[in-house]
Amino acid sequence: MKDRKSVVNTDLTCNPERGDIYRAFVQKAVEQGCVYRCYCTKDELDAMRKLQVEGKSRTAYDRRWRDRPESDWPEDQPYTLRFKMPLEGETVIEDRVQGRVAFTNADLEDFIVARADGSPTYNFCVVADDVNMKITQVIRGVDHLANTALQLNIYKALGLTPPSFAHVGLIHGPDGAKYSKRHGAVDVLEWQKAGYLPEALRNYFVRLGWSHGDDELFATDELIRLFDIDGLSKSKAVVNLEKLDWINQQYIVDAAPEKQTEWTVKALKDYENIDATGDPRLEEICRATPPHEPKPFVIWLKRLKCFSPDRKNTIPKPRKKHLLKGGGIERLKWLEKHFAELETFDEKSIEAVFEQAANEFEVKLLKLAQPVRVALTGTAVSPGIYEHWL
RNA sequence: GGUCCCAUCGUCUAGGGGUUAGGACGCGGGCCUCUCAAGCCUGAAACGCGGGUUCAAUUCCCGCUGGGACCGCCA
Repeated sequence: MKDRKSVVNTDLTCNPERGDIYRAFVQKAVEQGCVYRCYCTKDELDAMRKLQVEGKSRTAYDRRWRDRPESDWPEDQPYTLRFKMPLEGETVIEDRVQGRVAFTNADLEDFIVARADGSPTYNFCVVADDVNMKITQVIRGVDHLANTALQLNIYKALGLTPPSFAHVGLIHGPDGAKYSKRHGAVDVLEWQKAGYLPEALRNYFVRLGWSHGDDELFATDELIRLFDIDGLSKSKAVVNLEKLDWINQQYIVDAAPEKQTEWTVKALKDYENIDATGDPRLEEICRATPPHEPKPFVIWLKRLKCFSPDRKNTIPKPRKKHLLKGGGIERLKWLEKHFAELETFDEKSIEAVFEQAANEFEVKLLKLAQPVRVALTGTAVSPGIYEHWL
């Protein structure tokens, strides 16, 4: 039913309340003679399929009831209605994305239109609904391409005009298989809980399989204006959450400060179950952050980390970069020696020592501050180093 | 196994008979008189293979390989 949602945004397919519409459709199909009764039981069909699999042949209904005369119909036995697929020729889909896709009719199955209990099946309902709702354009995943061939035949048999179709490549997980729950495909609300902005999510996913030149960032209204089936790609796309993170960041940085604070408080609550309103740590971090800079919640969380007792578990990467490479250790030792000689240990005097060191080693402040930061906090991110030390 | 589809950096992609094959994420290096999910500069990184067609193929055609989707009285 996924494709229906994207088209009409409602769950109407095979809805019991629409029974009349479907009944009329089935009735019409019977009258047109494009369906036939099949008295096969499930067991019988299973046995047939099993044989086909063992014989490595095509698994499909062998049309055994297709040409049986009415006199063969058993009495009081349940039956299904199957579609009488043309045996000759081909069914061609002129797809707006996939191009011309042709199926040999003989390969198409006489699929079940109505179950033994009389209820109509998916492919039949889809057509009934689309006709009823006067759908003109269907956009859905390529996993429905084969269904389209079946549906096209229903339209044809009932003398109806089919909509135009656009089948989009699927999104895949890192393992190459289509993105699903086992990859972590979740409800959009889960993404939101994880701190992703709706507009960022939209921006990210629309770019999977769709492009507009070299453009990467699209505001939602821009997207609505620019989106075009011609920009859609036939091939699959693999999710890459790092890019989502980057896009999300762009939107966060761009947002109003009040918004950022609001998200931060909310995220701290969702994430850490902390009511950040009036939290002293929050205030401290605020103070340590230049006012013009964004304070999205993840930064806050990162910064909170530098106050954490287990901060000695130095992250390998910054440790290597700032301590082991480029003489960081040497500078640290120098600083240690001079700090030991300090009479008053306050922000001003610390700063003075740093400046002295910068002259001594003829390096930028950055080359001093980062090694100290890493040594002190175990991370490459923390509040101002002078005050942090105190 | 049958049917159908796909194939440009690790990933998302632009491009399309003649290009230094472009952008983005990520990664490396550097800048910013301290870091930041900010910014700037810079580096490494791709047309799967084999045949055609052509003066010229990454681009067109065929084959191969690889990947995927679909094969329910599910939707």
